[in-house]
Amino acid sequence: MPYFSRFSIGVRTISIGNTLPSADEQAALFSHVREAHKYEAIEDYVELIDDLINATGEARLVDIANRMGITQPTASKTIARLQREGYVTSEPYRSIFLTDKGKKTAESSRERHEIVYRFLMALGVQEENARRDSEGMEHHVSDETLAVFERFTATQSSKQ
Amino acid sequence: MPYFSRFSIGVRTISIGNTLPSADEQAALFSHVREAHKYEAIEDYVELIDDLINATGEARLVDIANRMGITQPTASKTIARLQREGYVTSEPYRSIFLTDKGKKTAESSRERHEIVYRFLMALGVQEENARRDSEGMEHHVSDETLAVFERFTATQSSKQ
DNA sequence: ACTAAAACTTAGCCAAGACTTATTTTATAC
DNA sequence: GTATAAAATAAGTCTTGGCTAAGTTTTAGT
Repeated sequence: MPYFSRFSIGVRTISIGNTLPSADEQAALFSHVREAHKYEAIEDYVELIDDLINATGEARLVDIANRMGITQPTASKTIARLQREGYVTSEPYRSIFLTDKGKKTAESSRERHEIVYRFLMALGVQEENARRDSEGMEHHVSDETLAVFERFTATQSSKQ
Repeated sequence: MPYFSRFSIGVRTISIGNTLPSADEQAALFSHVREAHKYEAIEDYVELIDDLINATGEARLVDIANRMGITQPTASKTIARLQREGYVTSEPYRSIFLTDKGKKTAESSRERHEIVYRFLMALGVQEENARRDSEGMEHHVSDETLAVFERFTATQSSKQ
């Protein structure tokens, strides 16, 4: 029994020629998304830490864990990684501080986040969904798209 | 030395009252995104498998791996999981087929993907970025936002 | 000042998703 | 029809990011 070869004269073979991107192009797309994934946790954490510091004066592990919806040990491990990678400093049993690198990341991350959020709102998406979607989308929007979003939002609000 | 208490009279405390969502609300947001993440791989795989079947007549592991930009063993493990979870069927050394569940997932996934892609194009984003961004965004767009995207695209194309 | 509660850490478990190296099976080409 | 190449699997490693249970340190309250 043949391996259902690509060159069989079965019915499906008719569809050869359906446009698929080249394997390399497509692989580059997926690699790009995977790359973005690596920074999602970092960005979410530093953004939250920055918010906590601004709103309450400090970033405590328990608050980070509660606001992320995870347990303290899980948060603790990620904070350790963030420290290893130079985004935060923290000493045992003390609260967490952002390094300059961490602050920069937090700021650009919040900026992206807000641009996406305001764009969705300007488009007419309900607040609840705008908040949910922007949280997921912010990590996957190129600079170009972000600029387009920003321009659109500006146009819309000037129309009011 | 105090633990830099929330109730200290330090400078930062002035900012108490900066609006943060409630911990529970924020946790729900992050949980939602984490939930979406769990389905990303599944959706990407079944969409690709469906594309391969339509374009070449079959979905071979080697092509899946090449197009995803990963090694065959990695693809193999994920296919095993997809099979465990009822999205595909496959026998050792044979190519991969979608179950009904897999086909449904592939179709709705491709539809979302295309809506997002066309929306970005309609907004004026360059094709390269539209392809990249839609690949990452498709998994984080609510039904409401998707509907808004679709309406916008329709409006734009009728303006041409 | 001491005790109880809260916060944090440590240790250990698990699954997903990436990798390499080696082996087995299938397909191809002569 | 057999040798070689290609495809798939197997085995083992690593990191991330989730968990629980148990222990330690700090904070808070009386």
